[in-house]
Amino acid sequence: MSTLTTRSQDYSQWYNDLILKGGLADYSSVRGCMVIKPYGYALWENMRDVLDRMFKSTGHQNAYFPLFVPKSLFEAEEKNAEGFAKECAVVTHYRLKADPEQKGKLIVDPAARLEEELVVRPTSEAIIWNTYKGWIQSYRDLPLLINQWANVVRWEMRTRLFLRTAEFLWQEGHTAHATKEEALSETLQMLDVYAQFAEEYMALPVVKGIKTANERFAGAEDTYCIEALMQDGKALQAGTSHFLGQNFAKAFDVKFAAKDNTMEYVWATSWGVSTRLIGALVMAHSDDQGLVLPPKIAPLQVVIVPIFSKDAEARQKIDETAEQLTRSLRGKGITVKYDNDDTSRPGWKFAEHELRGVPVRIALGARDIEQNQAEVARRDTREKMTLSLEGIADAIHQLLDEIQHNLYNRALQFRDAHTTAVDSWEDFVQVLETKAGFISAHWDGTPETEERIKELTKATIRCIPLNNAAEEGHCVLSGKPSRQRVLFARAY
RNA sequence: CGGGAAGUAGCGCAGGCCGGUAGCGCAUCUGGUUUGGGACCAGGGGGUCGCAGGUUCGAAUCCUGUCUUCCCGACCA
Repeated sequence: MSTLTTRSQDYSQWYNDLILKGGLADYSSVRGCMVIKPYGYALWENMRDVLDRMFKSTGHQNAYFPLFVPKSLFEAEEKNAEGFAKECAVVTHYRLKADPEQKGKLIVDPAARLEEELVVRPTSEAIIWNTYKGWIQSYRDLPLLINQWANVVRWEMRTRLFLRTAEFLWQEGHTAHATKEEALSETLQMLDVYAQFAEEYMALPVVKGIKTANERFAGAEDTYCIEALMQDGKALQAGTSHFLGQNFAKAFDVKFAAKDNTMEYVWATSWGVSTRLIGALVMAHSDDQGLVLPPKIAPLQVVIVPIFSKDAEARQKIDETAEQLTRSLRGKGITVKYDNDDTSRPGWKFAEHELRGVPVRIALGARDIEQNQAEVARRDTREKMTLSLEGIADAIHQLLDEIQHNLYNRALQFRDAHTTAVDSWEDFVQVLETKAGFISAHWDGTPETEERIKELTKATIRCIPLNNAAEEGHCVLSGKPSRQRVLFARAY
């Protein structure tokens, strides 16, 4: 048996242990790239399916654009290109050949150099806007509401499973609109979709906000975000939605004929969430026993563990009861596994399913059958209860709901308890060092002050919350006047 | 990309200074007893010691290079 590192021992190692031992992902032989294992991929599929429905119901369609972006297209929008230039993988050749010096080895064929290098997409605005130019002529072609599910590559110096890998999976929405207002409202609509998804499905409370200039997406006019708080008090950006203005339309010359027959540049948005959300999920809810997954996106919601005895007749009754229970739970749309593998014992299974974060465990033994009951354990609180088999499927259904809500409320309480308003620099530093979490403080609005605070404390402005109340005050560092508080934190 | 640590059986590790038959625990396989929180007894299998060079009669061990991972920094979703 392997033991998990606890959160208090080493938070980072705890996180790695959960990902690896919980069966979500593995390291690969490729630097910075991970293998997403079936259990982790099932989790991603569940997240993806919910989001995909939400995108479709807000009028978006899926499409797929190339992995490679010709360098000349990539550099068209200058700020975007500049922002990503440092982390681009670039294809320069299209052929290998046998190494004349070493039998069985291959070398890059120097004769097969590409005339124009291909950038492996770190994001797809360039190739997409180059394509949109051909798709948009008239206001009748707008709005254009497209999403793609794809992989992207960002050559990161330092990687962490799910949180930051060189290649990752995500979705990126790219929309084109006739007016600024429409594009802005799309940007905010998708931010709401993300927030709703995070809170309802991932049980992850988020703050909706707008990024400061320093944190803005390269090439955007405004970047909106949802920010979540992890158990170690660090913030994590869980999704972004960008108002791109006319920057890409101008860079790629995408104009449309308006009703009055004038030619105008279109207005754009883009928005995305990635497999990073899995990292957020792990760090928001899990404990020292392993993963804790919200029922609504857990790959497996209920596991039934039989407790056999040597009595063959009792064993048969347990099997029958478990199979019947499995059917009735499935009838309610609950995913269930009857774990009747006889090679491991109940205690081992209990620990294993806790490690994997299965929300509900039902244990069935001869004693339970006799008394027409089952032992039910919930993963979030690790409480055990005895339930009658009469109507147990309904009770489990309710319990799953309750677990979902409890996880959300627990995370919300944690966030509220770790959101601190401070009014002096001393308090700012002290709260950051002793308590961490979000710090709500006044800021003079200048990039210089933000940068200075980052240098001094490693804390950055996570966002200016959208529901912010106007409040006169003084910048926590410079003392200059400020009209509202912003949220600071150290971040992933 | 800088600093630190690590890579030996599926997993966790010892051995390395001082070169000479590759070991331990867990897992696995066989047989048996078991099963309400990670079972027990007995027997068995499993290794190009990350990879590539070098030194040597002989390298897991010494030297050089290289790859991968972790932690801490700078960069970022």
